[in-house]
Amino acid sequence: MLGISTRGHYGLVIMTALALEVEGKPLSLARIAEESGISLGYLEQIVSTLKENELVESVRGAKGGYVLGRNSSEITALQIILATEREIAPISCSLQPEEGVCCERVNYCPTVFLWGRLEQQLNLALGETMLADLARHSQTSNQATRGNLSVVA
Amino acid sequence: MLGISTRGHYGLVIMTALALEVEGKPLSLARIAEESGISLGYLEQIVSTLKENELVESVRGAKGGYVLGRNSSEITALQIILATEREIAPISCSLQPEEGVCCERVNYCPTVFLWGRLEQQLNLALGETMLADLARHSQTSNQATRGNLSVVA
DNA sequence: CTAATCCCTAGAAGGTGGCTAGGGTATTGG
DNA sequence: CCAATACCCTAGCCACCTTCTAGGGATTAG
Repeated sequence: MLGISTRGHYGLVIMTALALEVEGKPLSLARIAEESGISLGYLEQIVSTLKENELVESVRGAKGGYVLGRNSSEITALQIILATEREIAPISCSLQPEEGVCCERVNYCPTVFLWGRLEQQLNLALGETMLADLARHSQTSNQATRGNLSVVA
Repeated sequence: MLGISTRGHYGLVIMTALALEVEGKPLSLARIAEESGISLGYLEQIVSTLKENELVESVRGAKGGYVLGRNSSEITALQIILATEREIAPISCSLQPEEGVCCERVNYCPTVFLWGRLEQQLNLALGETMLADLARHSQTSNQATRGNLSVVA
């Protein structure tokens, strides 16, 4: 299973929601929770890591909420994933998890080689995708009729 | 966390071990278990899915074992991962897991768009990597001195 | 015959992702 | 001023799933 957890996923949801909002106007988590169905408490945890990484800024108090830390065309999907996900590694060598030593007992370790290739491609795909792209795509797919949405299993 | 589990990992280990063996000579799982430190029982489970997908053939009885189902230059890393791993999907829409419907409540779903890009890159990287490449790389890294091995955290 | 090997199934065990609970503190509108 | 709104923080439960073990069988070389 090659998966990004809900943390990264919800991180993208939060950021996209903020990107679609009028610039400078704070959007509250309660609002996002309501629209997405994600629990407020969970969103709070995730947005806190986004703030640590300066991807969002918080506005406290009534009528407060969150705004983007910088322009949506200057934020990559990779940055969002890295901020919200604990670790991002396609394969970590699970044979010998000792310090700094990889596959001591085995004379064949397909992992290292493959990991290099995967990391490269993933960083490429995620690093080239800007938040602005995600926001734009969400809008267009929202305007399309529901039945025409190409759904992935 | 973007991870391939030990199933896929061990699948690669098994296949690489078979690829490094003399062609036509069966290699027993007991041997692989001994060299890798992976438990025999677990290897048996994993190799069974490899057999289902005709990536290996079994030779029963004493002096038996497994041989590659076809030439190592005709097997991709993707096929091995797909066979051993249950599912491989970078992101599945976790907001609305209902049948065929994705993100009904939210008007922004960054998932679909991103998943398309990731899938493309992953299939590229894994589908272009042949088992023969993995085997060759394992041999060369084996010949290198231990200290020079570039280790990934 | 016997040792070696593949084959199959059930289930224990542990970790972890996902989430809830419940407390704070800051700010603002009235 | 004060109450409502919202951000902020931490602890911990829980179910699932991966990982692995246990134990039995079937097949074949020597």
